[in-house]
Amino acid sequence: MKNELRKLGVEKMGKKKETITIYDVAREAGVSMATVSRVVNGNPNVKPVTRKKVLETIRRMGYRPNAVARGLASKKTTTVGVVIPDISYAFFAELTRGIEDIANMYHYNIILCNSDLKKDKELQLIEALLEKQVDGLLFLGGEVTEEHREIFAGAQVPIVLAGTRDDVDEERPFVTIDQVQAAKDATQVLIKEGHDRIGLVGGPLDDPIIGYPRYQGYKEAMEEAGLNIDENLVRLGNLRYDSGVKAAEELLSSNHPPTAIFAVNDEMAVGVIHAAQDLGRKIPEDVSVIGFDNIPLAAQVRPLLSTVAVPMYDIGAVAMRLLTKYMNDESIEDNRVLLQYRLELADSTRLKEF
Amino acid sequence: MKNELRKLGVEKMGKKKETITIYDVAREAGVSMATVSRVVNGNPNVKPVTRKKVLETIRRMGYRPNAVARGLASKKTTTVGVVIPDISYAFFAELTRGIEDIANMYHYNIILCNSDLKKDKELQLIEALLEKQVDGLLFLGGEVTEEHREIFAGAQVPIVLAGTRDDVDEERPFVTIDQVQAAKDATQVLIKEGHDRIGLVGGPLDDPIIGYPRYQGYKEAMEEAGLNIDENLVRLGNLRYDSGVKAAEELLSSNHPPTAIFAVNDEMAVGVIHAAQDLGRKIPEDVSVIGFDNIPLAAQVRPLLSTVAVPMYDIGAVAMRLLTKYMNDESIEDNRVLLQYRLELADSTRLKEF
DNA sequence: CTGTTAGCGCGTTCAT
DNA sequence: ATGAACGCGCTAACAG
Repeated sequence: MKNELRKLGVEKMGKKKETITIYDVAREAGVSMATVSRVVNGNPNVKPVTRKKVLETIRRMGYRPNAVARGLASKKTTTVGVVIPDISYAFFAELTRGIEDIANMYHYNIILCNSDLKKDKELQLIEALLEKQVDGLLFLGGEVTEEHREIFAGAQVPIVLAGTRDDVDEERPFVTIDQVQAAKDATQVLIKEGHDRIGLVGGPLDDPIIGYPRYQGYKEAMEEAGLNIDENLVRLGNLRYDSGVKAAEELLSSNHPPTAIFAVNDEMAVGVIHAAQDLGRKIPEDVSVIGFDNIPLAAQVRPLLSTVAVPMYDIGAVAMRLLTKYMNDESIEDNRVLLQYRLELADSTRLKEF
Repeated sequence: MKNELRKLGVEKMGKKKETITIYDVAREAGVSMATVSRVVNGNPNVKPVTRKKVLETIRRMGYRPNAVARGLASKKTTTVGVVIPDISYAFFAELTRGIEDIANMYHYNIILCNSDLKKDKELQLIEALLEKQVDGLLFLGGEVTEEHREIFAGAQVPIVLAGTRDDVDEERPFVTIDQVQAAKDATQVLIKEGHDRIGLVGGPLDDPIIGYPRYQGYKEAMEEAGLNIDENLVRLGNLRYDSGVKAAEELLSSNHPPTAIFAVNDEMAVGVIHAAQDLGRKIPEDVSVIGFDNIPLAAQVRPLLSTVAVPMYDIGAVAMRLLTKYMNDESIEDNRVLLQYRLELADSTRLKEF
C-alpha cells in the first residue's frame, strides 16, 4: 500500500527511488521474510528450488540488502575503525594498505580517520567510531594516555594498537617493532664505521612512539660505546624533509661537526643528505647518513639511503589479523607482537654489512 | 527486567557489557525517549533544566548513542564511501587527505577501499558500500565503464568522480584537471627549450585517466610543433620508479637518443633522472626531464624535479565538498569542475619560466 | 516543551 | 524446510 504509492516521486540524481526490502522480495517470491533472509545469508536450510526462486526474484527486483538494518539486528557491522596520524605520510599510507588488504580478505571495511596526533581529536574520533558500532578498532601512533585507556576500557569491542604500544596497560594488544633496539642498531652501524662524533637528527622528544624511543636508542648506543653526546651533536626536527635539511645545516656548519648522522626517519635523512651535499660534503666519504623506516623514497634518491627497514605493511596486516581473531573469538597465542626489522645498508654509509 | 539480569556476564576484552540505550536514560532521568533523543541531537525544543538533567544522567550512565540504529531510523549514516586505486601511492594518499579533512569538517566519516584499478573489485566495492548505506560515494581513478554507469544509476545516493571523469555520461559530476592540456604544456616546455627529440615515458595506454590522456597531450604538442614521434622515443611503464629507470635506460642507450624526456608521473621521472645519471648524463645539461603530479618526492631529489603541479589535496577537498552539497541538497552551480594546475619548473629542465 | 506511537529493514527464535 | 512474531535502538510525526 505504501510501496505502491511512492512510485510518483521525482527522481534527481540518486534521490528518492523506491527502496525495496526483504519484505518486497518475500511477497513477490511467495515466501516469507525469513526464507529470503536465509538465502541472502547462505543458510543451508532452504530447499534448492526455493533458493533458486528467491535468488531469481532478488536479481529481477534489484534487491540490495541493507547493511545498516542487518547491523542493528545482528549487532555486527563488519566495519572496523582505523585512527591514524596522517595518511599523507608514506609510512602510514603503507601501513594502512596492509590493514585494508587483510580487512578486505576477511570481508571487513575500514573507516579511516586522521588524527594529526592531536589527543583531543584522537579521543573524539575513537568515540565517534564506537558510536558507529565498529566491530573493532585499530589505533596507530600517538601516545596512549590515561584518557585513552579509559575510553578503551569502556569500549565493547576489541582494540589493537599498531606501530605503537602501551607500556602502562600490560594487557593492551599491539603490533610494532622494538624502536629502541632498532635505533640502537642504526647508531651502532655508524659506530662500527669508526666515527666518534655521531650526530642525531631526532623527532620531538615528547613523542613516545618515534621521537623519544629512537633518541633513547641513539643514546644507549653512544653510551655503551663510551662516546660523548654533546649538544652540538643533536638537533630535533618534525620528521619532515625540510626539518632534516635545517638540522643538518646546523650540525655540519658547527666548529666540530659530526662525521656521521643518524636521522630518525627517512624523510629527514634525505634532507640531511641534500644539505650535506649542498655544503660540499660527499656522502658517505665525508659524512655517513643512516635513516629509519625504509619508505620508497630511500630507494629513490642518490646515494641510496641506508636505513632501518621497518615492515610497515606487515605491521598493518598483522595488527588487522590479530583484530580479526579477537572479533571472531579465535584463540590467540600472542597478543603483543614485536615484528622483525632489518638494517638495509646501501650507499649513504660505508659499511655494507652489520 | 532484562537489563537487570545481564549483569552476570563474564567480561573479556571488549565483550559482553551491558549496552545502555536511550530508553534506559529516559527512565533514569524520568523523561521520555523523545526528550533524550532531542537533547542528544541538539534539538532546541527542550527546557534548559530538562536538558541539564538528561545530559547529567547520560554522563553518569556512560550512555553512547548507537549510530547504526540512528542510521536505520533516519536513513542517514553520515558516512561516505571512497573507492581509490591504491592508498600507498603518494598521489592518492594526498588526495585522500583532502577528502578526509573536508569530510571531517562536515562530520562525515569515510570508508576507504583500495581497488587496485581492477574493474571487478571496483564494482564489488561500490556495491558493498551502497549496501552499507553510505550517504554518498567518491570514486577515484580507473575507467568508468558501462557497468559502472549502471550501478551508479541504480544508486540512491550521489556519486562524484575525483581525479577522473566520464565523458560518456555528461551528467556525472567530477573534479579533476585537464590532463591532456597539462601534458601538452609539459611537453611544450621541452619544445621551447629547443629540443627536437623528446622522449616520452608513459603509462599504460589503456588507462583512460593517466596513461592515455597524458600520452595524447604529448602527441598533440609534438604534432603542433611539427616534431616527429618515432617509436624510439616512446616507452611505457607502470608509473612506478623502477619502470622509469628501465624506460630511460632503453631510451638513452638507443642510437639516436632523446635530449629531453617527459615522464607522465614524478616517480617515473625520478627514475629517469637516476638512470640518466648512471649513464653519465648530466641533468639538465645533457637531458632535460619533466615529470607530472608534484608529489613530495619532486622536491626531495637532486636536481629538483620540474613537474606539473597537480592540486591533489584540492581535488579531494573540492570533490568532497561537492558531494556534501549533493547530500545536503544545497544548490550547486558547477558540478563538473576542472581545477587549475601549474608548471613547477625547477632544476631538471633548463627553462625556468613558461 | 514533552510524551506516545509507529516504523526503519533485518536476524532470530520458536513453532509447525 | 518454512513462516509468524518479536526486537535491535533510534527518529519522526503527531498530540497535547
